Amino acid sequence: MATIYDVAKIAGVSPKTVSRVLNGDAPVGEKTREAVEKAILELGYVPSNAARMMRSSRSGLIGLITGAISTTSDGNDPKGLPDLLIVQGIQSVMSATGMTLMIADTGGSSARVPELIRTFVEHRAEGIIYVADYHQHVELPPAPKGTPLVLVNCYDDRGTPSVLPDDERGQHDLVARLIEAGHRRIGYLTLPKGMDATRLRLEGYKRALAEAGIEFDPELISTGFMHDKHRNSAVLWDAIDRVLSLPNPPTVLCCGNDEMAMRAYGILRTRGIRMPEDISVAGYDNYRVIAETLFPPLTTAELPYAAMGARAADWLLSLINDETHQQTNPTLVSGPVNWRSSVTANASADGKTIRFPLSNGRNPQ
Amino acid sequence: MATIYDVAKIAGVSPKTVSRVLNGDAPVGEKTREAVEKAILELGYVPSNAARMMRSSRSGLIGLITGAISTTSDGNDPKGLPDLLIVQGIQSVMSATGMTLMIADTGGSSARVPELIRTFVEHRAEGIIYVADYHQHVELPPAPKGTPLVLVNCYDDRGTPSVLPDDERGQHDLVARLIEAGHRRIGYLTLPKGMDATRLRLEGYKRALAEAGIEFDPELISTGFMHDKHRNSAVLWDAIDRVLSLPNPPTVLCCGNDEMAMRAYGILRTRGIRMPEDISVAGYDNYRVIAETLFPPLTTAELPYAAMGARAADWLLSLINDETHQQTNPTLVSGPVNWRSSVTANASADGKTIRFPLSNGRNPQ
DNA sequence: CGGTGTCATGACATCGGTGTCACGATTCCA
DNA sequence: TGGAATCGTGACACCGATGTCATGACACCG
Repeated sequence: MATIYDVAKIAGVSPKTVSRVLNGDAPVGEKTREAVEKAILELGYVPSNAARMMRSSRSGLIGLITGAISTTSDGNDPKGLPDLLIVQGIQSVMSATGMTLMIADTGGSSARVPELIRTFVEHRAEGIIYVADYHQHVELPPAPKGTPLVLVNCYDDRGTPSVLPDDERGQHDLVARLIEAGHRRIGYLTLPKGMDATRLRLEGYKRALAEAGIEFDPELISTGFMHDKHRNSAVLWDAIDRVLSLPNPPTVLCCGNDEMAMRAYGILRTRGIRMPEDISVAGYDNYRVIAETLFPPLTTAELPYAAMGARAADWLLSLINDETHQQTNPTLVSGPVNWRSSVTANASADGKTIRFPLSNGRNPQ
Repeated sequence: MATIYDVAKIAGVSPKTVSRVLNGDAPVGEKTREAVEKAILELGYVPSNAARMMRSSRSGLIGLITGAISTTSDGNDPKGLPDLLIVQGIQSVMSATGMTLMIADTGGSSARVPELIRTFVEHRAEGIIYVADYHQHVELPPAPKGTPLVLVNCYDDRGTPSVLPDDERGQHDLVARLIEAGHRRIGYLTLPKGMDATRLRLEGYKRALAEAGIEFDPELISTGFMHDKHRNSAVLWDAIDRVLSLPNPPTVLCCGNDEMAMRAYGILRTRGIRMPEDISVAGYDNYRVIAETLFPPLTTAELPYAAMGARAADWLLSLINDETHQQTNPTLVSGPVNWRSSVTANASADGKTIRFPLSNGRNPQ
């Protein structure tokens, strides 16, 4: 591969002058510049980043660690693919600043993280971003001092900069919209207990009720999702059965995520219940392949993954450039409610109670 | 950041000896080794890849160009996220060989590709992989000579190494299984005309029929997908309506992909048609979030994305190491049929024709 | 006991750029 | 018109590793 010396020789100038043409850091004569540019084209010369980096000690690299790519393979993960939107958000900010993103995947095992961090440090990455596949607490190996680190979709106990979705507000806003649309009895099929998202969203749900002066009824809450994939179907069936059997059943079912809402569609339909005429359904995530493709399209709170990624990237860049860009930690990012036709615009405003036909078979499969 | 000289000074040896400890390329005395290792730990020394690379001219980097991450944002893409499984397949092979993957995203515009290739060349990537978001023809800028290139999910006219899904065989195998299960009238709602996948799969469909001695009936074929997202719903509704209105309607509907199948579920249900009792449905892709979550779970041909990625990575590595690893070009990768309960195991073996109840409203929304 | 080979180690050059400094040639302004 | 500032350029050292070669200390063999 051609070097700057080859170019210099052909153009009849010194290597340093070629460097100046490349970087424009000092004036160069018109004719000299042309000769150099011609030589560069002729040789197909591309400067070596490694050599440049040694001298200037700026690598232009950002390391990104994620399990997002690989966690999809065995599907034991409650969210699945959409967290890749975080990567997209990061990417768009980074490429605008000319930084290059090195993406490393944990392959599903967090044990590989130290090794990946080491690789990044070997490449002298100027900053590292760690993306978790769902909102959670993490404990990363001691930060490589000197290299700023930002966590996305997760947080630790050391006060590492962290960007999180505002689950409380997201659920609150969604429920508030449902109340606005006339719903008073709002069923909530939650994600597994113990997840941060579950707790926060339930708080948001309660706050929205409280603000509207509606009393919280624990009967309307049920866990609709298990980590054990194969039991999900039965768990959700049972959860739906329970809330619909209430003497005063809900007029809308909030599901913990869009995937669960998709399952709920199937279950409700096999029971002959129409949406949204008999009951409204709402999701969470705005997982577009699902939310927009389901019939009827799904009303859902958006998990602002792309925005979270962009925020994290901005934050990291300001840390690298040592700007005292004040950020609260963690930084909460909220998203809009996407209103679609799975929720009636004006539900049982008259307060009449709908009785659901219940089928006999417990498990439709 | 500490250098090899700092380590050498502390350990009381020459830098070269430290290098030997790091690389184990020459014998080092026991006590010397210990002293060096202690110094390395003490300083938290990590060797600089850039410096190492300059001497050895082996970067250990592989460049990966994809639109997979960003094309999801505006959703104008027929496949969506699953092509990320290709990245996962590549990743798993690469990390096993100690290569580091640099992933760059086109941000949806192929105009950025030359720029990204340049970045990889600057980093002296030892090979480049280009991943397309769906099976298609591409025309990349002239290959950076000296750097091997492998295309995945796409091909060009220059005979660049290319790994493609075997769409013909996938659809053939699926249809053959349907025939085996007793189906004779097989409706096929295709992806948009003009796509390679559409043409190849139709060939596979015909071949399976021919092998079973079933006559091809063009009435059973209809385009069910538009690139224009907002018209998809109507197009599919109409396509389904057409085939179901045939005097001798199909007993199973093959959909061009799983997303279309998901739409079909909604449409069929609003018309009061049960699956799989009244009609069976099959998809393509094995997009697991959809195929496994739908009720009933969807029978679908697998698009072997992860395997394609792995094959491409293997091929690239053999090109880099200059092995004369003979490969046919393009390399076709096929995947299994995933049999789930959306298809009846033994359909209308008696040959009786089912009449479908047709609703009046054209568009359910 | 001298010659040869192996072991353990260091001195030094080198990879391909860029930072620093120096220097001649212009241009500018008092 | 002379001194200062600016322009255009090159010589040289340096970034942090590793390849090459040299060297001294032993061990081994005939």
